[in-house]
Amino acid sequence: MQITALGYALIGLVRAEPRSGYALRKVFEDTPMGSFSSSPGSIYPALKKLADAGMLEKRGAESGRKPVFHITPLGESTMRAWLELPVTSDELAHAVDRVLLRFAFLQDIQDLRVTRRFLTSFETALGTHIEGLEIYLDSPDGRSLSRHGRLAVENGLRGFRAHLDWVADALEEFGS
Amino acid sequence: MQITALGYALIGLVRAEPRSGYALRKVFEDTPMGSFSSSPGSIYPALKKLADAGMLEKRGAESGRKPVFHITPLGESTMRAWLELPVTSDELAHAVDRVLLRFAFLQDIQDLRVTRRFLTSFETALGTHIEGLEIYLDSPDGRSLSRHGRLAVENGLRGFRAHLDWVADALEEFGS
DNA sequence: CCAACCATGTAAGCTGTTACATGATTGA
DNA sequence: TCAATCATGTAACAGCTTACATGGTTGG
Repeated sequence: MQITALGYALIGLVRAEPRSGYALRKVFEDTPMGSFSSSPGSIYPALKKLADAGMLEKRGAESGRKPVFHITPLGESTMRAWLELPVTSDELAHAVDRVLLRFAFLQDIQDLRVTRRFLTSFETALGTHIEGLEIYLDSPDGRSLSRHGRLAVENGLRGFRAHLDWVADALEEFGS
Repeated sequence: MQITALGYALIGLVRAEPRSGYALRKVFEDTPMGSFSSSPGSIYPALKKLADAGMLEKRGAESGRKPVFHITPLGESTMRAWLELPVTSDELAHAVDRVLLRFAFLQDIQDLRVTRRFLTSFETALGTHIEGLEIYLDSPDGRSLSRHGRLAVENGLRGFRAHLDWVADALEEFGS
């Protein structure tokens, strides 16, 4: 089963604390995790799918109490496997927010070495990606860019360099 | 008709220079515009839709020559209207790449005042957005964040600050 | 009492992904 | 000649958006 970014966000939030569908929507509405839509049409079907796949379990529905989702052992191991994936430079180009989502959920893994490994792979991927952009800007294609085009690429470069600075600070904070 | 980011990318590229579907795919494959998929299953249907909507026109197919897409007057005015939209802070949270795409295509508008207006609205939106994140970090919710969570938000903040620095430099370059 | 919010869902429709299919041209 | 690349498409499917639908609770 292919899990989407939204799927991982839901599993991760439920893992940190069992929640109802509505509580999950509120998170996307009220916090900087708002890059995900909080619309019922996305959340409820996604939760149902995760429950059907055995990643989450809806508890409390029988006894009249308000039902909340809990994470299952399968959800736990799936999440863990995802969190341990190294950052690839491909991911940087297409889905940086997924990278940061993964980092945020690393909080639930006690072993700080996992966080350090993650940050190191992030650093490497950023280096590769930044170098690629610099090479492009220096290539015939890059040199023939219009002023706006070049500035747009440079904007991207600055963003990735900001990430790199952040990784350096984070690695320091996690003692590496 | 609702035009997607990919749609605007295609119109903008064809506007700068008439191209075949394959040539457009190559752009997404070989340049930093690669955040768009270059798969045939996305490009060709999108081109057909734009042609059906009267934004693009496929020329040269009859005479055995290799067919290329040209922009139509409707495509032109639609693009122009899109380029003149101010940047909103909502756009920053959900689709920064669209903002940069718009900036890149501003190259085709002679009037530099449009670019300056764009940059100014970008600056304002960034200020609002950054302030919102800072306020969040200082709120009870933000203060109760885990170390990873806070770092993830700070990473976002740094990215937006990098954008802000870039805007300042760009405004200087465009004499404002 | 009425507006706002809590709370959960479904249905239609659009985009994009992956995979398949086809055939021409070019360079080693 | 054979692999790579040019070149264009289609079909099945998954995911998300928008909009609709429903009903309970709470606070002013």
